[in-house]
Amino acid sequence: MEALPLSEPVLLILLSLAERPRHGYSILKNVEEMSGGRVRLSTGTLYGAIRRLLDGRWIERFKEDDSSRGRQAYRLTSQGRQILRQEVSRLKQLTRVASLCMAPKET
Amino acid sequence: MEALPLSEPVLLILLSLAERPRHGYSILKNVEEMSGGRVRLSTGTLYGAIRRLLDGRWIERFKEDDSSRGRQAYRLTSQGRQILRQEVSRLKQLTRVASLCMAPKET
DNA sequence: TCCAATATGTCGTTGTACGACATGTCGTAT
DNA sequence: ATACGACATGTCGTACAACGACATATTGGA
Repeated sequence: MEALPLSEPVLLILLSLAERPRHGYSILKNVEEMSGGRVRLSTGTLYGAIRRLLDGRWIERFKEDDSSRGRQAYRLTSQGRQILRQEVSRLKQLTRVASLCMAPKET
Repeated sequence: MEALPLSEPVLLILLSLAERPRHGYSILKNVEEMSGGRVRLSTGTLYGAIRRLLDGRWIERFKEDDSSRGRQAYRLTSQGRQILRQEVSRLKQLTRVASLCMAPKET
């Protein structure tokens, strides 16, 4: 498995799906909420990313009981969850390094 | 000031310069070291990023006492340092959210 | 019945990352 | 002397992700 620096949009999408399966629009709103309103994904970004995540088997389609509308739910695959864990741990490592670099020098 | 999700290469370059002024090749080696050998920037990535960082006044050229060779050192501007602080705090926020999302549910 | 929110998707543009290529210097071992 | 690896800086083309703009359709409420 290669070293993969996930982009912020993709990371947030995966985190959103880590909680529970969601459909596209729900991801959009949840990402906005999670980021405190800072990140508002465009649908272009969202559905492009979903396409790539499906192709890579990081997420999969998920049948909702409420499929009354054209809604399509997605959920993490176990592989996707594993990658996400990896990525989050990379991020924590990065923040540790960052804190060291920016700490006031001396003793 | 806009919301800016820094890419990993750019973030590491800035962190490298947060410690002390460096020239290009030194950044290259330091980034590799900081990331535990995981991130090895290509020179294309490095000098492309340096160009953009100079243009945006996030970094500036810095005269080294040892300018015997063609070496050109760079350092963070105060603006660059401020943005870096912002970005690191954004990253910490992100890891906090991530931990919440991936925590085992209940109570 | 109009309108906002919900919901999904495509397309073209823009910019970044990156490998490949090009060039030159310095110090050291042969 | 010279060949070689590390040091050092840069350009170019390609591939791909992000994103705004656009297109469409449904649902619930004022």
